[in-house]
Amino acid sequence: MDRRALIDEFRAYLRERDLPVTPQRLAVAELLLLRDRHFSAEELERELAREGVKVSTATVYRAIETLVKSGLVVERDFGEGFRRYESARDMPHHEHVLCTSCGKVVEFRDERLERMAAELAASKGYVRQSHRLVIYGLCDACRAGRPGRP
Amino acid sequence: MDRRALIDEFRAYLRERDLPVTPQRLAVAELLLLRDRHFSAEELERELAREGVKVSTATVYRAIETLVKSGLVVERDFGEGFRRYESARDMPHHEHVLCTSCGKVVEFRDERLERMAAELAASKGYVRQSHRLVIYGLCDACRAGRPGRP
DNA sequence: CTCATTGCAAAGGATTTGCACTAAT
DNA sequence: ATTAGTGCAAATCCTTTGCAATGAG
Repeated sequence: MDRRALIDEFRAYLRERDLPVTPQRLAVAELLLLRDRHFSAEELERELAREGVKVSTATVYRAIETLVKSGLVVERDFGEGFRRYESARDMPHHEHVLCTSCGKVVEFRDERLERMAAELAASKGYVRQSHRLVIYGLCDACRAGRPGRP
Repeated sequence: MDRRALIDEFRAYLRERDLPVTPQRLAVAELLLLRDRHFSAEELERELAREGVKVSTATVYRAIETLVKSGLVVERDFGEGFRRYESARDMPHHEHVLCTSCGKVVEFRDERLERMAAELAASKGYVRQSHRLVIYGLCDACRAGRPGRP
């Protein structure tokens, strides 16, 4: 699927409910939907500033909120003290591995885990709604002594 | 192992480094070490107030910090927007199931998961340092319509 | 006595909100 | 024109910190 189509989906989402398609919203959407990264609000703002797009902090947060409501972006909390956001794409549910040195994130899906989570919850008297696994470790690059940013 | 012994361990920890054994520290330690709960700082403060123990917010946080440093208490972040603390006890590493309605937490250990986490990390080029699985769901009580606090 | 702790209030970091102003439709 | 979005600053929430007063050893 062409990534660009995601931007169109977002435009469609906005039009459907008569919400203005503003350059700020599109700028945030492009970063989140076209790049394979897990951005924090602050990273988004910094990246936009670097690209010469002027967007206030409040607007970044509001754009994120709209994107999350549209279902095109999902929120993540890796316990870093702030949240990250990534494209929802087509991948159903997946887990994350986070480098504790450079913050690089990779994702993967594991069917066994899906089943185990539901079973484990049930065995404790809970009905599973969702789950989240984050594996913390050191990535290749950081172990080799040439850390990069995520 | 007698739970009370944990309090003595904490006293010993403090004495060893010539730190004052204050009633505030002991009060926080008793809640964290003698009860099977995952307290937030705010819950600790509220519970202490209810028991008539007067402890300021700052002191609660500082007592927690000391307990974590002693190794007797561990910090948890379930992505709720605040942290929780629980006794480190003897249980090695374990996972959590959190009720999204009442906040009740139950824990369990699963060997398969321990192995899987290391393998999964390795397959992505990471060396696992730790991991964390939180399963979100509804507990028995909440499903039955009689929610309780954790 | 001496030094670390305590309480209070101010400071911080991430995120949200109120409001006058600007822009999309 | 309308109505929602935007920027800015103030406000929140959780947690930390500065500092004078207090208490443990």
